[in-house]
Amino acid sequence: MIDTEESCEIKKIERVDIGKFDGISRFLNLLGNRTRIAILAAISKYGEACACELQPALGIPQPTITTHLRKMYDIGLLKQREVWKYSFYSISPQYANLVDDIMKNQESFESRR
Amino acid sequence: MIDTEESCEIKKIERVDIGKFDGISRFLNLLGNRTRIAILAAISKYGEACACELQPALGIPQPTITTHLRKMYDIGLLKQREVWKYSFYSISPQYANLVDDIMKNQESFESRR
DNA sequence: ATCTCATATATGAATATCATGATATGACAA
DNA sequence: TTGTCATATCATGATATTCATATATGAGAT
Repeated sequence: MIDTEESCEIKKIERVDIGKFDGISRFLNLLGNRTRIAILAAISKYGEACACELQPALGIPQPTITTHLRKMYDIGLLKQREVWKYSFYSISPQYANLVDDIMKNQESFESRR
Repeated sequence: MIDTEESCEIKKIERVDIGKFDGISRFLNLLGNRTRIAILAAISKYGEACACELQPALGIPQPTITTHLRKMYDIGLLKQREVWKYSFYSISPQYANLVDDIMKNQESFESRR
């Protein structure tokens, strides 16, 4: 018997195209990293932040922070504003509510550490 | 010079404990998988679903589906209801709104395929 | 031109995740 | 007890991700 053969006859769930969830899952996957969430928390709290101030706050190397910022920028989650030698990142308006909600609910997940 | 030395003096972002974002990021990370989002989409649409009906709908092997269901159940995202030889999974009430929002916004991400 | 400083990129090792075939479990029917 | 069927777990190879070190870029000051 081959995979495609249907088994139970409970209910007919119509064909689902997994591929169409590629975009949103890549976006959500980006949010599923504690370092990136921590960066987002700081940016959310202060409105914007540059890598050089995130570096001592998070206690991780600058390239690590820059790489995470870049990924979030690439997918449209962050905006970038360059001033003098600094590059400030802020949350894109379209995702501000989402990030707010996440930060609000963050504490309810702390017990799972 | 050591990593811990502070560099720029733009603004003092207070120390961030990355570890406290462990729980929420693991939760979001679970959502960041296209197969799991597809499963959630089907469950969300039909209210509940068992593995044997998801299998032909998604066109992937049963162990793959069961494994994803189990992960989402383990973290509390899904509820389980066993009837006869079937095991029906549904979205936990506390996350129903979140999943709804994701499904509503799903199409805006389709272009990123 | 050289130094400084913030940022960005390259590379790679360790780790995590994914999907699958094989196998196990467990309830029920014959 | 044997067969069936839905579900669950295991083992594994392939792939992806993470984070660090080393290095590069580029603007501004000296």
